[in-house]
Amino acid sequence: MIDQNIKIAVDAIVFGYEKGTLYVLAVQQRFGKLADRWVLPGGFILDDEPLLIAVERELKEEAGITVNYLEQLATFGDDVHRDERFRVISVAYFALVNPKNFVLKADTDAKDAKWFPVTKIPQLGYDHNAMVNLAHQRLKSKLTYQPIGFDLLDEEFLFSDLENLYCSILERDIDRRNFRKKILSFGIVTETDKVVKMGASGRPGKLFTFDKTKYNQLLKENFQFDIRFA
Amino acid sequence: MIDQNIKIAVDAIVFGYEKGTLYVLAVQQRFGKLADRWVLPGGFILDDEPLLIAVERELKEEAGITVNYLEQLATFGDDVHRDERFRVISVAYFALVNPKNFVLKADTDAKDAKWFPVTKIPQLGYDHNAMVNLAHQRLKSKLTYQPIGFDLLDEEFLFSDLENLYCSILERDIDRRNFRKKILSFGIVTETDKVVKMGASGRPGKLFTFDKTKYNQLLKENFQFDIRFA
DNA sequence: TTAATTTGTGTTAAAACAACACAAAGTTAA
DNA sequence: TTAACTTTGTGTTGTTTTAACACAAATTAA
Repeated sequence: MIDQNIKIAVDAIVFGYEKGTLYVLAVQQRFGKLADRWVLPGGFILDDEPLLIAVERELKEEAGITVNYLEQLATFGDDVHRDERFRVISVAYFALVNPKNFVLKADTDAKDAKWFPVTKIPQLGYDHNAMVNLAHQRLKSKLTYQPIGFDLLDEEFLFSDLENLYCSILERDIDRRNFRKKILSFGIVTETDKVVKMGASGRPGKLFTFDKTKYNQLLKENFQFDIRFA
Repeated sequence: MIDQNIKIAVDAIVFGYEKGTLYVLAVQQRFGKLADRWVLPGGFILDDEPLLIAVERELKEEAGITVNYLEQLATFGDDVHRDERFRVISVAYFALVNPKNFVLKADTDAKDAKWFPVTKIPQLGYDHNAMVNLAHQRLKSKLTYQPIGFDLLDEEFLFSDLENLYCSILERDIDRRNFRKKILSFGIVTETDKVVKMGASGRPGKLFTFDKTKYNQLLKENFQFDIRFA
C-alpha cells in the first residue's frame, strides 16, 4: 500500500442575502495556531464519511445551520503549504441559505460564527479568501443560468425582492419591467393571493413563490433558465 | 495531529478528436487486482506534489502525452468504497489534446494506452465511467461558451473541420453559413493564405487559425464567446 | 389633500437569430 | 473533353428576442 501523508478537509462558502447585501459565513477558530482567526466553516473528514456529509456535519457543528443549496466548488491542493502545519487538501463547497432561517450558534470547535458582507471580508486563515472569491464568481455566473436565487430568499417574496437580489449580486441595473416579463414568461414563479404592505410606504405588492416542481418538469422538456440582459 | 487514513489520487479524462469522432484516452492496468482492466490515466499523488503537476506527470508516464488544455473537473469522494482496497478520494481533471500530436506509448505502470470512441467506452475500473460521463457533459456545455474546440484541432484547420467538430460533439446539425458568420464575427479566427485540397474531391478550402492573443485581448474588454444556436 | 413611495403594466425600435439556394473550384468517371 | 459529383464560399429575409422607455394605481406620511 502506498505511503502518503496528506490530510483531507472540506470547507464551505455559505452565502446569505438580506436587504440588498450579500453575506458570507465565517467562524472564529477556538484552538490551534490560528486561534481567534476567522476562517470558513469546515474541517477534516472522517475515514468513513462521504465528502458531502462531512460538509453538512461541519456546518451543523460550527454554525448550527442547514443550507438550502450545496454543491462542490473546487479542490484546493496545488499549494502544498496552504496549511503550514502539514499538507492538507481541501474540497471547497458552495452553499446558499436564507439567514433568517437560523440563529448562528458556534458549537464544537468554533468560538463564534458570523456573517460578513461580501465586500467587507477580513483576512481569513489559509487560502480561504481565494475560496470566497472563486465562490463569489460562481454565484454570479450561476445566478444567470440556474434559478438558485430563490434559495437565498424567503419562501414567499415580493417581485422587488427578487429583482433587488439580482441587481445587488450582479452589481448592475436591471429594467424592472423587462425582468418581470422574462421571469414570469418561464412560468416557474407563481403569484399567491397574499398581498403585503412594504415596511414603509408605497403600494402593497403580491407575494410570489418559486415553483420547484414546475421547474423540474420543465427541465425534462429541455427548458433552459437564462437571464443575462438589460 | 488528526488521524486520517485516506489516500488521494488524480485521474484525467482526456478527449481527442479525429475525423468526426470524439475519443477518450484509457490505459490498461499492469498490476494489482484490476490488472488488464481499462481505467482512466491517473494515480496517487506524491506528498509534496501539487495536484496539477501530478496529473501532468501521470499523463506523461502512462501515455506519453502532454495536453493542450487541462482543468479541474470534480472530486470524487462520496462513495467511500469507490476503491475496494481502501478509501481513495480522486480529483478528476478534464483535458483536451490533438491525438495527431502524439503516438501513445504506455510507460511505467500501464500495459497499454488507447483511444476509445466516446460512444464505445468499455466498462472501466472504479467509478471511471461516471467520470467520463461528467467530463463529456462538461465538454459539451463548455464548447458553447468557451473557445476550447481549437485545442482538439490542428494549428491550421479548414472551416469545415471546426464545423464538423461542433456538429459531432454537440450531436446536432448546424447551419454552415450561420456558423461561419458567427465565428468570423468574433474576430478570433483568422484566415491564412494557404489553400488546401481536401483528401478526396471538391473545391480546395482556405486554412484558418485560432488567434489566442486576440481572444485574450477581447476577454479584457468583456467579450463573451458564445455559440448556442441553429 | 398633497407629496412621496412603491407596485403594476404595454409599445416600439433595434438587434440577433433561423431558414434558406446557388455559383465557384476542384476531382472522378464516362 | 464533357458531365456528374463533391466541397467551399457567400447574402437576404422574415421572425424572434432584446433594450429602452413612462404613466397610472395603491398606499403612507406630512
